[in-house]
Amino acid sequence: MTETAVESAAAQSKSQQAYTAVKARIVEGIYTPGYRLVLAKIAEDLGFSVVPVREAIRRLEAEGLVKFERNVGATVSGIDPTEYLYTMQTLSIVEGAATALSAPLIDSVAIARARAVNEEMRECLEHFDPVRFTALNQDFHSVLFEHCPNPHILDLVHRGWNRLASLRSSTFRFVPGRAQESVQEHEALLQLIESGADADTIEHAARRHRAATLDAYLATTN
Amino acid sequence: MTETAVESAAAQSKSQQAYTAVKARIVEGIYTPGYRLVLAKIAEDLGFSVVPVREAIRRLEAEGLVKFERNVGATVSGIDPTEYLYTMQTLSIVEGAATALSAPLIDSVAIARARAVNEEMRECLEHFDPVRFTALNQDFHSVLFEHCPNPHILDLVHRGWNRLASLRSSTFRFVPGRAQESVQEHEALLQLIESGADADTIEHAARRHRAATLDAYLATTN
DNA sequence: GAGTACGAAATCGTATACGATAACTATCAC
DNA sequence: GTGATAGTTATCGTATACGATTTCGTACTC
Repeated sequence: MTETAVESAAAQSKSQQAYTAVKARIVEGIYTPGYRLVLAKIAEDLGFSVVPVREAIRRLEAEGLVKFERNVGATVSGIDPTEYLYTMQTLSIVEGAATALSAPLIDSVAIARARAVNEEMRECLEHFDPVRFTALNQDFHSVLFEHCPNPHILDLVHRGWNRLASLRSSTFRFVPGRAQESVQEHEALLQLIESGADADTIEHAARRHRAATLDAYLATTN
Repeated sequence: MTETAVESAAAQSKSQQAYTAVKARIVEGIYTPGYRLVLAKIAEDLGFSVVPVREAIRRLEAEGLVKFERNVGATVSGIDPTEYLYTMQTLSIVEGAATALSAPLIDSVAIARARAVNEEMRECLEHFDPVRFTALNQDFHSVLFEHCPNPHILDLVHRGWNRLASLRSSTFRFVPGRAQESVQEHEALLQLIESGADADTIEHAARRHRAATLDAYLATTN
């Protein structure tokens, strides 16, 4: 009653807390791909019992962040090139759609903010800061998607981002040449939106933007 | 040991069984939108305890089939026109992508099968059998998606279908005029695929096919 | 008569406990 | 020395139990 901080923490169920905690550890790379998630151990670490942890793990499984085998246990999803392709291809499609749907609702203030983020990204390239670059890249698109009229599609975008984060792909597959292009494509995309280009054009540009990164990856492996 | 039937049933975890059972009841319309899913009651019905049931419900929540409120409980997701719009719009996008990706891999045998299904759909129109029409409609697209090279996208399509099924929308919003068009669009789509049309053209057609149904619905409400 | 406050019932959330399954290890036979 | 097998350990899967929260009904007050 008196402790508001505790109150707000207690307002969340433990399964929710466990979900958030484990997800954060995966996305931040504390739990790396292949890491064995032992229910009892996580429960002990977090200070509560296995049931809520188990529930959290199943939710993460549904999002594709972990793999769960009956009577064996859960492991953080690994870097499977095929999975990477599937995820990037899907992201290309949903990001394209999200951008096209959002475009008419983006005002000049948002454009300016996005441009500022993109400028920061350019600076990251000079100082070679791939981690921050990746974070800013999400910020850039988040600004564009701020008023996305379809939350389902936005949710799919976020799921894709989480998967990529768990794959830890963006950082160590970071290709400076591609990053440079990416910044330029962002600016081109902003200009398309400003000029009030039609939905198809914007969708195609946004889609290509993601697909080009996939192509760059495929080029390095073949 | 001796009872293979029991054995195969036991091979599935109870949480999996609960998931399948409850999902089926929702999709089949036994549990209608707004239906209150009381954990203890479902557990008793199925003959096992609440923990696996709870897990199943959370999975269904992740798929959008049920709504789960802390300390209140779960209810089957209702027919919210806004949700319908979101789902149809998203389906339009992912079905479009799935069709375009699958098109190059569809052989003449599959085309013939799809055509046969479509012919059955036409017959359903004459006998006015909306339920079977809806089922066949899924069959038609399933044939096209049989060799879809991206399972993630296919999964999104199936999730959308499940949501629609739980919304029980397709049957009672069944508009004969639109259904007629739908059959024609199927044939047009098949011809596009046969002729080896480019991916963009096919994607656009498939997307419009779903979007037109949404438009027809919106027209009836405005 | 309407609104509020209190209490009881229903239901959820989580801990603990135990049985079931799979992985590992050590031993034995060849 | 290598392979198979039995026993042990670790971990999962689920049941049961109890505390926490919400909801509903009832009584009381204004």
